[in-house]
Amino acid sequence: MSVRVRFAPSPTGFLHIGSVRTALFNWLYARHTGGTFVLRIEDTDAARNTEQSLRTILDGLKWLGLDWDEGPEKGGSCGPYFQSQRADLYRKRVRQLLDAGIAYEREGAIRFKMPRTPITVPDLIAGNVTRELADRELQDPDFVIVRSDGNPVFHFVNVVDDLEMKITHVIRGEDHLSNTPKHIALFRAFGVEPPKYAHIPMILNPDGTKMSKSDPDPQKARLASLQTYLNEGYVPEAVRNYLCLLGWSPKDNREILPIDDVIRLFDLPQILRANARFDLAKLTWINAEYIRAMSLERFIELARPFVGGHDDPKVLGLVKEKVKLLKELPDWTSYFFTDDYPFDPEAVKKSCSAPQTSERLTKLADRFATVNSWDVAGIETALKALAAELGVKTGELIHPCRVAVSGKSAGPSLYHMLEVLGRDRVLARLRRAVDRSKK
RNA sequence: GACCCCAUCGUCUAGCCCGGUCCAGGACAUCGCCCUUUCACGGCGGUAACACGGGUUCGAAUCCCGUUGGGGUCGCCA
Repeated sequence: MSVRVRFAPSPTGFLHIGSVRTALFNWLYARHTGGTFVLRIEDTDAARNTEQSLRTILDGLKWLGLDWDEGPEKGGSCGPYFQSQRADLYRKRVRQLLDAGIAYEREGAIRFKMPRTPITVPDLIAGNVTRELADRELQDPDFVIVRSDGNPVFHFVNVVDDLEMKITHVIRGEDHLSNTPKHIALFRAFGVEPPKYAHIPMILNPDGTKMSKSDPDPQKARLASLQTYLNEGYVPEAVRNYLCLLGWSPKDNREILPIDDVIRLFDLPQILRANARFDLAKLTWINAEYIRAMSLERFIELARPFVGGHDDPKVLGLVKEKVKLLKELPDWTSYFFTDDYPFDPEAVKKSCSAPQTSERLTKLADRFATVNSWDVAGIETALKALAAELGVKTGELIHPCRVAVSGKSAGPSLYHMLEVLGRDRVLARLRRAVDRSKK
């Protein structure tokens, strides 16, 4: 029988990074097995659902390349894929339990008669988990499936949908493990075998606390939302690669690997059972690796939203190897697009404090004016020749020159930078720097 | 409080199922050196872990029990 898995988010607020990882593992398993990845929107909480949030979910999944086979914008034979449109189905299933005497009404709500004997969850990751009842459940293990306002609750609709949508494997966060006996009992009450379960460990904050979008600490709240990574200039293939490594490993010491390799190697039983902490530093490293390795075309495409129209391929090509986050781009490139760039005081102090700086820069400008062809080789030859004539190390010219034309002490190779800047601007900037220093 | 899950360097992990090849391997971070026009990249090297206590065994990171610590669940939230 063909594998059918699903990702079932509720459209309330931002997309949680933990949810994204759950979606990713479902997607990986579907692609690994040649199965079907279903996207179902659990929008039963009308008060909290927003259209905006739905967009965020769909865009987030697309951004990461997690395409779904059935669901919103896709359709499929088990629709509708919004719970808000499946009320009739739920009503029918409630009726079924009521008629069978497995559910009953009390205080306006409909409750499910939970079996009194413990239920074992055969979990593909955690093993067999038998949960004894918590002391508060001891008096009354039954639970509400339809509220007094007539709306069915999560546990119920979740099971009904998984059943109707013929889901074969439920891959979800470990926070659902303790509730799974309820779900299994429901499946059995409907006379069907429950799907296979795989509860994946949680992703925690760097300090080991739970990741929450509503954490009072804004730093942690930001960490929990996928949007943050998009805004900061992480690239989707890096985020996806990093997420794969949280709770799963190719076991061959590779850290960076193509998604096709992950799909091929991925399987449920080898997922780790322990929670993992989110490590921004490692994500950032992976991000830089991906940026360096990607084509210039891809880089420009991803960089565009961050550079405000300044997407000159020559400029971006110069900094591609330097950038860790796309958000840094304006910082690396702004002096290519404006003459009004800031001077880093530290850089000025460090590189331009020699008394001969002005004289040297003037001579450098004069020399550059005579260069025949303004390219890397010509620039380098001219600069080195001047340094030799002056009897100074090339660095004595290079560093002040860099600061003069860019305002910074760090940047691309100087010769390449000057070439892209163009002779006119370089000369103007060198002379302007000299004037500046005289004031 | 009850119940469930988990426990290898600061972090992610390999090894654990099928005890010996592990005085525990890789990566990020960190420190030092090299390369170098800057910053990165790259290269080389260092610091750094089997939570603790009992067993079982000739032998335990690997199996068992307990303790501690972390996480989760016990809603007419999802």
